[in-house]
Amino acid sequence: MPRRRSEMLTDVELELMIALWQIGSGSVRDVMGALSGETKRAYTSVATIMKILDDKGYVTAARKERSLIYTPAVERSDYEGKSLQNLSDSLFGGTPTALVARLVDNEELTDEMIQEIKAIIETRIRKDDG
Amino acid sequence: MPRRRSEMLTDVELELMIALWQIGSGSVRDVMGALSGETKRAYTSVATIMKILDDKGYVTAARKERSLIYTPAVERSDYEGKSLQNLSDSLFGGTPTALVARLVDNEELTDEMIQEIKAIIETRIRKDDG
DNA sequence: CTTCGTGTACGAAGGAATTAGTAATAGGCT
DNA sequence: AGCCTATTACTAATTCCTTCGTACACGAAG
Repeated sequence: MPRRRSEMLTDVELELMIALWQIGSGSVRDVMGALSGETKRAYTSVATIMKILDDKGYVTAARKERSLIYTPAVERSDYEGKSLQNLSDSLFGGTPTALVARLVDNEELTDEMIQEIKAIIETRIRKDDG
Repeated sequence: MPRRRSEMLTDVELELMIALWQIGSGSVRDVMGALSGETKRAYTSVATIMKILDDKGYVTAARKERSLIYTPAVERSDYEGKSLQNLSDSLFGGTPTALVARLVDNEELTDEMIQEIKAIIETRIRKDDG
């Protein structure tokens, strides 16, 4: 039996989407130029992935002169939320609290980070009240 | 050029690992029995994935009479942390605070959940002080 | 001892992922 | 017109993922 394409982005797809989100929109060459440092990929490799992203509905392509200009069809914040939802569902029983519990369980977190996280929560609570 | 196997679990692999973590350890048949409801998979499919999990180092196999008894070689909490790290690195610039910010930005979260999350943070802060 | 059941091992099938070369197309320049 | 360049489209190669069937081993039961 086959296997259907995941609605989530693969690692490479995500990398290109991040580059595209950063520049707003652009050609294959623009996206390639916006890739973060260490990654080396042939022009045609990037073009292939951009086409796949188009097929998956993550970007739209519009012709401008000779080139295709790609534009995100999904906002980064939406995808971030979707990723969290996905992780929460698959590994934390769908409860964000379990996810946060594991997150703050991490020994690597500094006191400042914890305080920052606390501040974020409190801001949200105040927003709800107001 | 090829593509190297990810150190993260695929969806199906994760599903079986969750079943195994739940029962502690068991045979292919035991794991298959511990799968959550709707998933139907042939015995040999489960056996194949268990073997892959063995290859990847996520489980160990010990022969008991005729069967192989699989036991997790990675604790669930460790994998949960690793998954969060992975998501944080790939999509949130490696900063857990950005991740939490997006999480609590979700409109679906109830007030109780937010309060619960706040309580988790505060418990962690008290633990640091003590 | 032959048959049956249970289990592992092997491998095939088919789509996805990743990489990248090559062909085709079209504009610009001389 | 003919050539250079840039870009997209197509295709190939390779590995992974997922599914599961078939072959083989071996103990138990008749």
